[in-house]
Amino acid sequence: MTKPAVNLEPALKWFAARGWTPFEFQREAWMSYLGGESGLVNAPTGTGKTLAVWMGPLIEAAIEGGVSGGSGVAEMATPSVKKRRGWRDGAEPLRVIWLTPLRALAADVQKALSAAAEGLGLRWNVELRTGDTSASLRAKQKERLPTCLITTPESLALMLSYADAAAKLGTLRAVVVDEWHELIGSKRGVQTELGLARLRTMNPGLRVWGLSATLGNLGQAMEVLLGSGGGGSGGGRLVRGEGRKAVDVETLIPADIERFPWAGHLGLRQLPGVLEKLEHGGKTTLLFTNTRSQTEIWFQSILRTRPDWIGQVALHHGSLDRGLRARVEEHLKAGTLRCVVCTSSLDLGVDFQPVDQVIQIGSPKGVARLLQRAGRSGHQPGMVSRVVCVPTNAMELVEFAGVRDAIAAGAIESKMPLRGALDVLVQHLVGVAAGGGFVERELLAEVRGTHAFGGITDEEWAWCVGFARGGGAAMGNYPQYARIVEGEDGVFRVASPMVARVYRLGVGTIVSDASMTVALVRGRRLGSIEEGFIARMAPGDVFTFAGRLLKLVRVREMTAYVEPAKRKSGRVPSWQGARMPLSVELSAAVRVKLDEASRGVFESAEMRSVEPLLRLQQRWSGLPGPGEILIELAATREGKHAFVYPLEGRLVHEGLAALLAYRLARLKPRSFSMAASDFGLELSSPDEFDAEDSTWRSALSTERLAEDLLACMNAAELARRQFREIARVAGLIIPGFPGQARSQRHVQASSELFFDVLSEFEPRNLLLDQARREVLERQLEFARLRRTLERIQGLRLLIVKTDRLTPFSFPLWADSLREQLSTEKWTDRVQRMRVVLESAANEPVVRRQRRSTKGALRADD
DNA sequence: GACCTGCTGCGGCTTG
Repeated sequence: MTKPAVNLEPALKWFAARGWTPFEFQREAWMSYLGGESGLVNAPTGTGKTLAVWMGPLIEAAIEGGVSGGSGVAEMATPSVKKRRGWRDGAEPLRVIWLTPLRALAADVQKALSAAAEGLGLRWNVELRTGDTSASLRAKQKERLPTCLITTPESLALMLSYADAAAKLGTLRAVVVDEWHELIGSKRGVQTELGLARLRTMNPGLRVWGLSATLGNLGQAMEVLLGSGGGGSGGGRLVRGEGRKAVDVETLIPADIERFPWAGHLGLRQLPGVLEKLEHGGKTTLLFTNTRSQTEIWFQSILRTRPDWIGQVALHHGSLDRGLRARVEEHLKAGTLRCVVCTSSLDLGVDFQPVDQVIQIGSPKGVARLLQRAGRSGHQPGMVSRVVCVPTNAMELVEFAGVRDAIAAGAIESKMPLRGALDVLVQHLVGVAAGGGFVERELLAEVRGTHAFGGITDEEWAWCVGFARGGGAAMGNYPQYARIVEGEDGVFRVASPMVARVYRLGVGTIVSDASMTVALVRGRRLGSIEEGFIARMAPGDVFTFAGRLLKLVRVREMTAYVEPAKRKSGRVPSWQGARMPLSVELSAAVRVKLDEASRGVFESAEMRSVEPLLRLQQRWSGLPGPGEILIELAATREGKHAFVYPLEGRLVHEGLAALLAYRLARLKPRSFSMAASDFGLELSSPDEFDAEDSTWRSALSTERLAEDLLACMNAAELARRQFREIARVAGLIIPGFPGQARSQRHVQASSELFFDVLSEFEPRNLLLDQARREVLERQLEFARLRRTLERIQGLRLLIVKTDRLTPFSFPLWADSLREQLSTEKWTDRVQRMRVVLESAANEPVVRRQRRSTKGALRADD
């Protein structure tokens, strides 16, 4: 429909004269942009995605005459436009906002964008505005915004919360959302949607462009980004970069499968092979692990074997101090490191051109995740991304065989956008009220233009406005929750400057985990560890962190002070992270590999290597074929066990284990202990398990699924904990001021207190509903669990009684045993038990305090 | 006889 308002030929000629031919998809994006459209660009990293989108606004500006005199593109500008414009170089008003989800990317983007503008003869101001931005630059930006502003979703929300927002942002022509795939599935994505809706209202005709890695639902990702209010005239254009980036997936096959562990996730058995790769596989390697503690352990192990590599190997994970991480990134860019051992903290990133090899230790958990990591190497057009996969246990060989198939088939995970996150909406209402105010009907229409709130009912909307207005029924008496007021002109504004201030303190949707700062006695900050880990240690104890051995000296406030230890070994902290399950796509790929194995097909190197083990599984128990699901019944010293292998990822298996235990106990009262992995689940009991098909069929039924699951999962307690995030995002809990460390335990306690009060006095509070919904969706993966049970309905149950643990069941058994036995010394255990008993003894007092929240807390109880 | 799981990300007052 839309005819581009400009002729691109002069620009192309200009590029050609400089020996550069743009890719077809880049031209498509520019043309579309110049024609007034919005859209989404999907292309492999390192192929010029950034340029594809950035060139649109640049060419537009050049053609309009915003060029520095005499430059090569001056001929693109029509004389009349040139004459009309009075702007001088570098003094143009805000034209483009570039949103990035990661502060660390901002400076690199700035460099790239400035260079591109320079190359086109434009002297554009490209400035950063993130939490790191200095006070002086902020002050300058309060006066005047640059031509291009690189910022984050949170900082955008902040800018929208100042009274002059409309005036400052009213000249905007385009917003680019970089790494949209990182945002879309989270509340940060919802916040971005709301911010974009605001900008569209201020700037009709605004063009929004996203950049995204490959997702299973790219079309939907674009729709969400553009909203129903966006999309220009054509409803949005999806631009795909041509050709797939070549990815070379190699697996480090264990030398001797007979001696290769059946269980475990650390993978140190493969250290010699990995060292060999580090030495000869490339100059610079990123070594990805799945957990922070694993990073620490691998780092130590590498240096213990190769002390001559000290200074050439670094480590990088999310609990390390930002300064330390920044230094590692610099060295990486400079190409002076042989290897960085890291977690997802380096999944995204700066174009690390020197990286020529990526190693993945253990399960990649998802297809997209492995591709993302592989893409960190060969980060240039035409270069091949290489990843070496290192299995840490036998079944991971099957996983790697599966992931290769999935990549070949293009089976990439989707990221589902969130809908109806009312906590984010409440936060937004306060922000908009601070940023010049809103008329209710108008803002409702704007918010309904987003995907996240396209379906919001009048009642829900009224509830949210009422909540921001008075804190809802239960909080109505507390003035600090009357955050917005309606003026006589019908405009809602913040009730006081204090409200705006508190909003700015708490902006954003990321709620951090409980953690304690770790710092050297002399003062340097090293990072953070969970409170619980430090609480279990006494001064003088030694632990490993940030790649060093540290001795705990003392704990003050929320900081653990340490000094270098002389000992050679210490405990490694573990962090309570999210428990990422095997993805839907990868699970399916693994099931296919096992189907093949059951038919005697072992085609890849991975499958041939694991063949003896799978044959053993077949002999001792069985291999589920197509249309079958395996249930093993076994007896050990610990009791009787039932193992079920749906292969649907850990979260589903946890829910399913609880569900099966609940349903089996209903048939015959008894108690179970449970374990779950990405492959299956285990129930243990002193009593024999029933081998009847009908018993298991009814236990695996989809009937009354939600009721049974809620009954057995202690959903109320889960929701209570989930409420912490919601209370924080909705502004019920006010974080401490900067620099005032506030114990997260405190935050947790007060959010639980809110939950209890609301449940009692305002059970219809919609945020409580949201907490329950989030538990179902996120912690239980309810939809996936239901689909799993539906799938099982159509399968034949292969129920096998085994004499011993099998290759499938051993890892589950070992897992559950680890929970019962501790590797720590007996005295430590007694000490810990005493602490546990003491706190258990104190429990009733705590509970009584919580209950008596109507009055003040009784301190003397 | 085999077993050391649990990621990432943002932001902030005070005003001469």
